[in-house]
Amino acid sequence: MSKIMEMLIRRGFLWQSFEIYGGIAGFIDYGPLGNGLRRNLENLWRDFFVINERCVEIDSPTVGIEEVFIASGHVEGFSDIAIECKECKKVFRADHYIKEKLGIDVDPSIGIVEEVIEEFNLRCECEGEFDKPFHFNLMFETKIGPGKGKNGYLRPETAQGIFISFKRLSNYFRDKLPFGVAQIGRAYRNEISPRQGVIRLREFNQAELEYFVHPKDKTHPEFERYADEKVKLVDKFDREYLITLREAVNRGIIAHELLAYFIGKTRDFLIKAGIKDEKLRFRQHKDDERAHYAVDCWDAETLTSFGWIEIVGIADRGDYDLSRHIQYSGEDLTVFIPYKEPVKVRRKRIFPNISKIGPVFREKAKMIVEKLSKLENVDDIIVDENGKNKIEIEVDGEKIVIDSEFYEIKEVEEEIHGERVIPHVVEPSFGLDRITYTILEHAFDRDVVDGEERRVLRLKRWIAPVKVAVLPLLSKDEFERKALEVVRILKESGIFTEYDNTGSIGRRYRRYDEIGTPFCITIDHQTLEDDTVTIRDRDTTKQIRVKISELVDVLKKLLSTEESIEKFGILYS
RNA sequence: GCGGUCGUAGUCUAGCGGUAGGACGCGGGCCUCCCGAGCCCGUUGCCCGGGUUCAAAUCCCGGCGGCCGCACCA
Repeated sequence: MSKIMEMLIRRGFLWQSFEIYGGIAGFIDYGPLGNGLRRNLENLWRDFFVINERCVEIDSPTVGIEEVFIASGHVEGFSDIAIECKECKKVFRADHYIKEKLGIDVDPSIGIVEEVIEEFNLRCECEGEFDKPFHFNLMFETKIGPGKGKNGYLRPETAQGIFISFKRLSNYFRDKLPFGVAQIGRAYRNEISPRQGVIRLREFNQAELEYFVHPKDKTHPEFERYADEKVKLVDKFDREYLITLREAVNRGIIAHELLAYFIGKTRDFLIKAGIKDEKLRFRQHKDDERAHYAVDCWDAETLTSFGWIEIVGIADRGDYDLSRHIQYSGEDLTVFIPYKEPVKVRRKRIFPNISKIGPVFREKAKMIVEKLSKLENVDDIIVDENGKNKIEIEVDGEKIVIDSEFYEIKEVEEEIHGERVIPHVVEPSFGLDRITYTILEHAFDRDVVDGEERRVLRLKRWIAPVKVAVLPLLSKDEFERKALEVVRILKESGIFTEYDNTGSIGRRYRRYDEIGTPFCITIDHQTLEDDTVTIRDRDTTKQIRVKISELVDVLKKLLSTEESIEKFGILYS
């Protein structure tokens, strides 16, 4: 186990779940420190991607009904039958392989695939035999309700909860694009074989933003903020660049300004969270790597002891999701976009003559009138026969020819005020667990002080789970009483504070260095004389002395910045 | 899922058929000390289940977990 993992477990950042029953891969518990850190990270994310955008946050169930994932494509995308060669261990998608080798379409079910393999004596490319076909569906299945119940799945991404509620959300924004909807929550993927502990989990935390835009306007009003930032990019042909986002857009490396904007903002966010710029890059998905819904996708990747790992995916999902939900639910999930000026259009329209249609077509009359009124491109539909116009329409699967006596064609001038569009969505999707882990790894540092190793977590101050430790220099009553007084003052002011009176002072400093606590307050002999304490800085180990009455103020300023303590008092010792 | 390898206190590690040892940590005490000081006392362990054996942490089988490689990661 790596030094950092050993520390994270021992000090209570995280550990494997279900340990006392032997544990299972792909699940972790966040301990007191890890949970605090992740909460802080989530709040920074809200600040960036909700508060400072035209965005809101919602919360939807982690269990979804089957219909949702049929529409989203996850059921299909997940229910593949796989076959594995006994010899070379290659795994194929059974239906694809059979189609390719035998040219037959098969329903992908285990029984049928097994039959086909047997009947045609289907072999692997290496001549090896196939093992029994197996099913793999990366969604966790469940039943909703008693008895047979209704099929459900644990969500593989939080995004669907947003698409499902699109109508209400669009309404909330008074149907005006662009707008974004965020969700922070758990998602689940029943990975075949999760490895790398924290990196590939079966239950994980996502922060996703679905940013809905007009399909023809993939810009962002604040693009200028990031346009001149130089960013490390790797495109889908593995070409590397260190260029500004503006240039990347102009040269067509990044498809449009909106993706570039979110790449810039994501980078800003990650660096603020403590990820090292030199260990961060953005990589474009190759054509065969993109998810079924994505048009273009860029991942933020960080360099860790596991190599480059994907921590954020920024995808242009186009109108895939909304279109699919329109198709499967029958709901209208479009947005009406008014033109600046209404457009006048002359066109031919059909006016059904209801009083004639009624008596002839009886119960079908209503449907016929409706159909006729809706017909566009009048000229295309008309069947000409001996100089007489007729229209052929279909009602309940029955073809009906309508003679010209039942309608009139008039040329009319219409005003068109706008159009209905299916918005496109650009999705920055953050893997919070991986980001949390990367922050910890990038912050982990080892010093050698007087031949002793000092382990220190150089977290940004604002993200540290324990902000301040109050330490009486000696474990004597008067020191401890004073220390507890200071603890109470700090806690009442909302600063996360711990008290520690055990062991030598040096040992205690090390303890708090290890978990990344930015400041230690020491109660010493002088405190008892003049009500001052020392503040020790984690990164420099330097100390200043301040009055207890000013302590909260100074600490709040220090904690909200990365400023040197020397600005707030004279260096001591 | 396949192959290799490993699993001993909170952590790291010794033992590899015959009473499970150490270091650090942690708790208490002495010391009263500004960067893992010292001393004393205490605390905590053979991943789980079967088998072989008089006797298993040790050998064998299976499971679970870690790591590495292959595959998978929509």
